[in-house]
Amino acid sequence: MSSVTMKEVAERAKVSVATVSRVLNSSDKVTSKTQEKVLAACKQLGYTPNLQAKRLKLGKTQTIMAVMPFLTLPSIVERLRGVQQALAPSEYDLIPFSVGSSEDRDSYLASLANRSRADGVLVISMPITEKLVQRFKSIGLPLVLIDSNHPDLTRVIVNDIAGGKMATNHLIELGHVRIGFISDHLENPLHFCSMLDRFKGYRLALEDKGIEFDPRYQKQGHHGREEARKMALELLDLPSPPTAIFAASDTQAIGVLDAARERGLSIPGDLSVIGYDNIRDADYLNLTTINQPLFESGLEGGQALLEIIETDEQEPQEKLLPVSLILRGTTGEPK
Amino acid sequence: MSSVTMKEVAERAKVSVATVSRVLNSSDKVTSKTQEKVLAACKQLGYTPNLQAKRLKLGKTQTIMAVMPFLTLPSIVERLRGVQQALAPSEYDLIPFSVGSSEDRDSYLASLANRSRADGVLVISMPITEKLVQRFKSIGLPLVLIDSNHPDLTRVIVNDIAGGKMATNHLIELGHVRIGFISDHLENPLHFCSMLDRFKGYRLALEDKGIEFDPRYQKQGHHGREEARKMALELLDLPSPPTAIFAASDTQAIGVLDAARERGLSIPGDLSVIGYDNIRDADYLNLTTINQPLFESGLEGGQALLEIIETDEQEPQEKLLPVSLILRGTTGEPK
DNA sequence: TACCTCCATGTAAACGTTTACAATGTAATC
DNA sequence: GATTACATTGTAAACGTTTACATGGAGGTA
Repeated sequence: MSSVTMKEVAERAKVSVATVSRVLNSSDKVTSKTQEKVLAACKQLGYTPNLQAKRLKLGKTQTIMAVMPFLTLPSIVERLRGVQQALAPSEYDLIPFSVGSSEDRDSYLASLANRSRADGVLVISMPITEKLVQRFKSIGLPLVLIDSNHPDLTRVIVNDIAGGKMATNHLIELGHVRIGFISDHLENPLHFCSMLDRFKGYRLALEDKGIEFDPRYQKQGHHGREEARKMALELLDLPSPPTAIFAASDTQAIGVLDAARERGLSIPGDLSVIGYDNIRDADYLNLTTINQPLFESGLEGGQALLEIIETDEQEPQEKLLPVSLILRGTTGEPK
Repeated sequence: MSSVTMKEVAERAKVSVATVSRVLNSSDKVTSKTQEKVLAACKQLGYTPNLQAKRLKLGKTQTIMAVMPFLTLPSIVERLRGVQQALAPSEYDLIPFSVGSSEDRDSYLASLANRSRADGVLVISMPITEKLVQRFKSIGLPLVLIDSNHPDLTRVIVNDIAGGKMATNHLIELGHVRIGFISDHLENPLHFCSMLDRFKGYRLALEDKGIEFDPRYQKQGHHGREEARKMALELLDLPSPPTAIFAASDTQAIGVLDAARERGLSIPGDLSVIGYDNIRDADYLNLTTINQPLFESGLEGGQALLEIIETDEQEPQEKLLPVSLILRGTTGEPK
């Protein structure tokens, strides 16, 4: 109930409110004697500054908004944790907002484009319309993308081409030549070009090793375990089926494993499978996969945003994070 | 950059700021003609009210803090989603804060016990010290617990006794008589009595069916898959081993499955296993388990908090959510 | 002692709202 | 047409800070 103000502290310490404010903001223009008095009074009264007043006066919200898809995906949660970590030492509050549809996203982002809501905005694993980018630019509200891409904005992304290449190279080095590729639709306006980049990496790796790309070995469809299972079955039922499959996401890799079980294939004896993302379940399933630095992406994105806010930096930066191969039990030499 | 204020809107609409404020807060004391003028001016100037000023004036933060353990646990994330859903239609911002240690928790909660940070606080799946409860009470800051218990606070909990009973009954109905029970230490000050309640439910179910409780069939130890595996081995190596094991958490149930595999037992032929929580992996592993309404717990907790804030309700309420049996493949009739 | 300098502190005006109260205008009653 | 009553609008004071500017006093120099 009790909300003790600066005025009361000032009275108690027999100084003016200005002095109290100066002490609390560690302005140096204050005697150590009065400083002590003030601090003592604060402690006695249990004073805590009113944030709303401070924010109003300073014209800052000390708040950062993070917009992301539903919190159901473990990868999103992990990135969010990184953001939290980045913001923890700062005085900024983090308000995450998960949107369901792209309309939600746009209307919410539009409502954010207003200086009194946030000092900066993070967009995680979501595309953003050109119109909104311009809107943010025009009001000068800092915007940083994590796992999303836009040339005019500071962004933290992963080198998916390198990742796709890494996965494919791993299979080639094991001795595979007939290597299948399964992914979402490559031209998905909602998920950028990460899938496409992984496919590019796959193509590049094949090319480097002089293996001709065979379009019959490539399948794309809706995201999901079940869809992936069907695509994998099509590949496995080819006259000359692949001996290894690179699934562009772990969820899809799990579908591939389902298909292999269905056809009675042993893993990795009859079929090698590699995924992408290193989700939680990949560990239980012993799935070889490509790891993205999820936590770090959040961390770097958060830090970048803080820096932009504090230094008024304008030049957009691209932070490219490395991927790594997580070697587990679903890949091996072909029979 | 441009931050248009009420004053500018007032000038544009040729009215006073008070009138603008009245229009925007849908106070009825205003002519429809002036209302139109004001709304037109707002639209033209792209006015959005300054939240900090509003909050300062109203003495409200329009913010709710949620304190929870690390966001690594999927169950916590799910509850958080429920909270978000509850708060979405309101004008309250949700700031989640995940704490690592119990010192973190206490110091953070203490820093929250200050009217200018939040209008209400949610504590999810964490114990809270008596001292802090009193602190919140004394400053009149609403506090609601989700998956935690305290007689003086409004709380959303699950009927773990019923859950334990349900799991045990399921096994009994299948024909099992020698039913093992594996759990964390039952007297854990960090996790309340949920484990203990599940045990109570187990005892009650046995009693109801006239089966004598055999203490040799009950094991408790540190939480974790590995620990559970060891406890299960001890049970399985008894002269007259149980034909079914109820593990008080899915993680522990997975350890039981490990032990069964190690002893070459078929599931559910030689051993039935039932878990608790219905974690994500339970689906993959085809584990029969008890489901907790995680999302709903967040939803109900959020709604309860909003109601307390808005109606100044003082009487603590206990909301007991039902559990349900998720029938999968690890339980069956004994041989 | 008189003067200047400099530093610590106090005074008061903002920040953008909301709202009690005052003032104005309009319609109704006599 | 004067008076009243009421509905609408305006005026101005808050809310709790920060900070530019004013003030005052101590110490140094001549």
